Amino acid sequence: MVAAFKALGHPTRLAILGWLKEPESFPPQDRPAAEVGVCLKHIQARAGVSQSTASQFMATLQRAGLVTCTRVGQWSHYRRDEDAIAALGQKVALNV
Amino acid sequence: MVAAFKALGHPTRLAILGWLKEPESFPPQDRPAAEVGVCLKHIQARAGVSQSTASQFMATLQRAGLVTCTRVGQWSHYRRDEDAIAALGQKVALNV
DNA sequence: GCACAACATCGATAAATCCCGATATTGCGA
DNA sequence: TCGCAATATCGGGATTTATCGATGTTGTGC
Repeated sequence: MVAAFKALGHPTRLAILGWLKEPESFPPQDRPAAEVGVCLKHIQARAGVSQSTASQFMATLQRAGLVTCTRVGQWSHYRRDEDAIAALGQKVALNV
Repeated sequence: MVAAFKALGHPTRLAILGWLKEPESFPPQDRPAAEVGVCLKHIQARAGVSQSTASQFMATLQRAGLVTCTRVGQWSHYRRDEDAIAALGQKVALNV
């Protein structure tokens, strides 16, 4: 739980999680984003950070359980874990 | 919002917020904790940190809007801001 | 006014985080 | 197999956070 809050306690990571609510707003890709998630390259481009930073941001969000990663060929696609996010919201409202 | 997550992204601060759900579980004080909040000294004692660290923890939680402070005489009492916490939970579940 | 108690703030050091470029890894196509 | 493209990981310098003791501030009681 602390890990999730740490992950959200960064403006860019918080923004990324918000962007992922509209996967279609990213440029098109081989496999549709609504299906497998958004390709790291597109996230990196929108965030305006280096490739390694983008990769680490997503790894942090993933370790926090807020996103999942689907690897297709050479692409890593990231998607919100809506269940985990909703559960976290519940915890904040009820158990924190 | 980022500030709130940063504040929660620390195990001790997160624990304190949880403790404040049961103000009665703290030692008795002049003014009842259920009314004005828990005295800083009691929070400090339970957290096992120095006085200055406890003070800064509560200041961080206060700046994040998660607790309110009621000063009575020489005592600072801290209380959860239930509305703000519930609103944050809503945001996590819906808007993040 | 004085001494003391509770709390806030300051100053400093140790630890963690941020963010990058460089390098390693893996998959794809020629 | 070779080279390239996408991603992950490594190593490090800059910045931020954590935490303390020391000091400042304010209220209380004598």
